[in-house]
Amino acid sequence: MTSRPSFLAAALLAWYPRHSRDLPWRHTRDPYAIWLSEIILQQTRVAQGLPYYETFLAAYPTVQDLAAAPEAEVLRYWQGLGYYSRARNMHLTAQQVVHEYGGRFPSTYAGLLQLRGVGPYTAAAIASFAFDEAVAVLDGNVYRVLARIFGLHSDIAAPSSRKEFQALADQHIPASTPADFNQAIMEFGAIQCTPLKPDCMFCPLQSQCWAFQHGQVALLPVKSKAKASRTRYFHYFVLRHGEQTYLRERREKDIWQGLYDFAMTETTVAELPPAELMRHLDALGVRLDTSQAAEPSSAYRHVLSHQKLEARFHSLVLAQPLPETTLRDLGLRAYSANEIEALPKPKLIANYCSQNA
DNA sequence: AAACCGGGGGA
DNA sequence: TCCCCAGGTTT
Repeated sequence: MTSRPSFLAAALLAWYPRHSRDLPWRHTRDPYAIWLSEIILQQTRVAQGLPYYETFLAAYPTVQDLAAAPEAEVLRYWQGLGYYSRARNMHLTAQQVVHEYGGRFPSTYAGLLQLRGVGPYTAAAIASFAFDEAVAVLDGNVYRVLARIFGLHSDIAAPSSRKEFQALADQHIPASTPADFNQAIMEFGAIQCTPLKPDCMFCPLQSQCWAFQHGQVALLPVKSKAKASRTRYFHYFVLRHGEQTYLRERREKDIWQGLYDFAMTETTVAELPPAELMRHLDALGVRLDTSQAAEPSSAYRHVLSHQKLEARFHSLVLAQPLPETTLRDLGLRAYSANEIEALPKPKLIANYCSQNA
């Protein structure tokens, strides 16, 4: 923060009112609504997060409503957004705010940073938008804008470069209008200074942009590539008896914690050898001599940022219910179709269910 | 510092 | 395909 006028702040604050999108969370100063929007928008495009924001605010108008909700219900509303720890942490934080903070969110950057799921970006966003604290947000947009304007070549994927960018942003945020500056620089990155094909021809900062002046716009920001993702092969057992289907909650330390799927086994190669299949069915207590087994489904491919999944579904109609020991050992429970619809499920499972209803 | 954690959309 | 998205937590 500086008392001298920043050319960057002046340009962005002039640009912002003429180009900004009309987004619902920009019409409120309610820290709860702002917090909700920021959690949803982490690593998520505005267009994808927008309907979820409306849904959550309608279902849970206050932090008390959210705190009182069952976790599975919160996860069900979150279904399809990904990074489900955001929803679990959000739920925990709502309960903490209600029970330990008297229902009021902390009003400072440092205070907000104590909340689960609230890191430097989100704390800065809430502190500035709801409480006018002059702390600069640093998100993917801001990294890109700063790297180009100032010609910073530090690897933005490296945690160590955060301090450099944060210092620069803090240096330019005006004490008088921190909220507008933060909104403006992110919006500028999202609309004008985009990752590909930025609109440099009509950019108000063209003459002061290091990258443009040096013909390096396409080279900045510098970002090291993530390592290649691995492929996992899931073999699901969709066990049915009468109108009931067996599912379980994923509790292990893996993807999709807190979501529901079917009994399954995993291999590192595409095929599940018939002997292995028989062994697993036997372990499940499935009597193949009396039950009907269909050929496994074709592969459902599902791509995560760090894993490629290939899933096949073995549909089995059981002549008798699964033994209690199997239910206990695997955490399985029988659900009706309506109950399954209400369970939070990974997109992959939701897709399968909608195609095989 | 590096790994882990989803899903969608644009080129 | 590859990249990026209003990042945070864990190891």
